[in-house]
Amino acid sequence: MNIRQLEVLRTLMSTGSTIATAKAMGLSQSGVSRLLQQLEADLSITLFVRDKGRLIPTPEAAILARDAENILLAVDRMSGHAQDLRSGAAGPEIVRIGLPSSMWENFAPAMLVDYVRDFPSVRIETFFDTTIAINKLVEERVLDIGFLRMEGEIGPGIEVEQVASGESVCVIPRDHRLAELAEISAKDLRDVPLILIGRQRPNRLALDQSFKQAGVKQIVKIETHTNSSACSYVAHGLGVTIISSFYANLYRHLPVVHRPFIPHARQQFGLARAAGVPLSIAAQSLSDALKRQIQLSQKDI
Amino acid sequence: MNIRQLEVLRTLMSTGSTIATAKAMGLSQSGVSRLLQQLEADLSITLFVRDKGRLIPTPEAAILARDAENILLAVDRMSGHAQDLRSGAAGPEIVRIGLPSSMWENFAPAMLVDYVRDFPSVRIETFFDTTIAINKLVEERVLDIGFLRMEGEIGPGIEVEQVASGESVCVIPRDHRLAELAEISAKDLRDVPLILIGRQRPNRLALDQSFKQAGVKQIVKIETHTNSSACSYVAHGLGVTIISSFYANLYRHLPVVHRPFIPHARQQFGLARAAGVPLSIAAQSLSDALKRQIQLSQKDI
DNA sequence: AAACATATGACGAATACGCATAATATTGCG
DNA sequence: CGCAATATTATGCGTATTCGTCATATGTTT
Repeated sequence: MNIRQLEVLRTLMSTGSTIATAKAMGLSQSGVSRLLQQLEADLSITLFVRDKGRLIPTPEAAILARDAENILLAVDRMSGHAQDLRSGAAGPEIVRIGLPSSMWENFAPAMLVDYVRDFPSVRIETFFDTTIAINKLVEERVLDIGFLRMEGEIGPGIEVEQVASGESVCVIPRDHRLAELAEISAKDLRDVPLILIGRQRPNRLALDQSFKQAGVKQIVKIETHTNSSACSYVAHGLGVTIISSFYANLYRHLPVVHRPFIPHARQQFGLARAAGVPLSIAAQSLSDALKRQIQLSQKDI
Repeated sequence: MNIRQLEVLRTLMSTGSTIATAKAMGLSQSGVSRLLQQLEADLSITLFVRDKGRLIPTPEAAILARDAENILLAVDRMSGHAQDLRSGAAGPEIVRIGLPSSMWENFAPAMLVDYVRDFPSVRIETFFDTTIAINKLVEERVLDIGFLRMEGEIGPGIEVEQVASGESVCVIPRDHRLAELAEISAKDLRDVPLILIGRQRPNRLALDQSFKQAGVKQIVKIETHTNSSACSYVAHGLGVTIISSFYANLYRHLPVVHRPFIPHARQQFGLARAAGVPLSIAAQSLSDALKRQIQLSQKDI
């Protein structure tokens, strides 16, 4: 296995043909074909099905392309460090943090404002992604620290410290009739347009079940995959959503209110890092800044 | 740079001599010596000082050995996955749309408000992801339509209709001195904290090159991966960013201004769908709603 | 029929690596 | 302290392997 082969895999997954890949990489088509074959031979895995003169990626290819991407990212990073060292700029330390998409707008900047002042020579790299992706990136050491929801199995290469918790709440437009209730259950949501996330995930399944038990049919208007977009849809009157209060608190500036959802359910959130790896001072301080900002974001007004 | 070289660096750091490294790796001493030299040449960095017939690691070696270790770990992980793989996983019409993360807050809800009213029985699933991921999801027919940046080769399974364009702009806090300039070039950004995205991607490389040609060292404070987070950081005074005006226009509500970045660069954005697949009426109407919302978002105030 | 796509034969250039050896340094012993 | 033995790195030279291109065959789609 070599780096060139991995670049081919990555590019081929995005272009879909050896000719386009060759062009993008400055190689000949036959070179690309050979590099792919070599990689398949090295891995003893069929990455692409040859169907009617076309290359169709296998499910295995999708999985391994992700690994390839991580390797290439690490290679880029090393090259970047080498370049910094060559230009005499003793390469600023880079601290990488993964956060859920819901945190980019106000949470992340607020967390970084003081931090950047206290660590002027540190470069920060932020990733906004799903809990699953963050989990993976921490394990793979692409990230120094990651904030994630504690749900399901935590990988063996990860240590997680719980830093926050929340309860399931129903987020409602401020001028909606449901806003007058102290709490909401499935019965209250009969015929109410719903905006739901996390389909097939454990918490979602539990939610679906509570509707079934209440004998209420869900009127799902929108399925989405981030708490942020769900809250925004609510604020625009597209329906109501049921998410963790942790995230709902991040959107208090929107014209929405939230009410506990019955049956009660709680969620835990944690700070993850690779197991057995001490954090640098800079990374540890960013971790502390994150915790402080979490406390601020969850304070009652 | 190749994987063997990195293994040599790693082993050499722990054994201290080429002879022991050769033995540990099953190579000859001279092979090790050469691989080390090649790596130093490839990186243009002296990794070991030759002192009295001994190899003394430089500080640079320590930094880069850590990177090398990360790469090798990632390689091991990929091999492990390959091994695992070798040893052996319908209802209401749903219209799925992929959008960049930057569009969840106001763009997506605004697009959907009228749509939902016109198509009360349609369920919408929204995905907020990168251009690469959206491209893939469309091709795999996970998504009916996707909005993406036209960059690099488009896969054979996709049809893209250009629906928007933008130019590179520098996004600046409203009260910043640079906000008084009519346009911005790399020269204007000397010693200015930068928030950059898209490292190693074509457009970023071009941007990096324009700094190099201007003889200006980039002071990158934050690397991030979404236009939205970059704009939010700018709005919080953490630095300035250079992104496409298309995205900058989505953030006009923030206390930032944007100025054309010199040299001029343009970007094209398109609406993708799987090739040869006619859209359902619902999907086609969502596609039309997207186009209308794009026009609205790019209108001059 | 033309255009597009992948795979493969043949070939040359480049790379990887070992053997042998030169030059230098360190260690152990008398 | 001097010297032989041992340890260390680098390099000349040669061989084998790898990398990549050109040309082409074959198949598919428009």
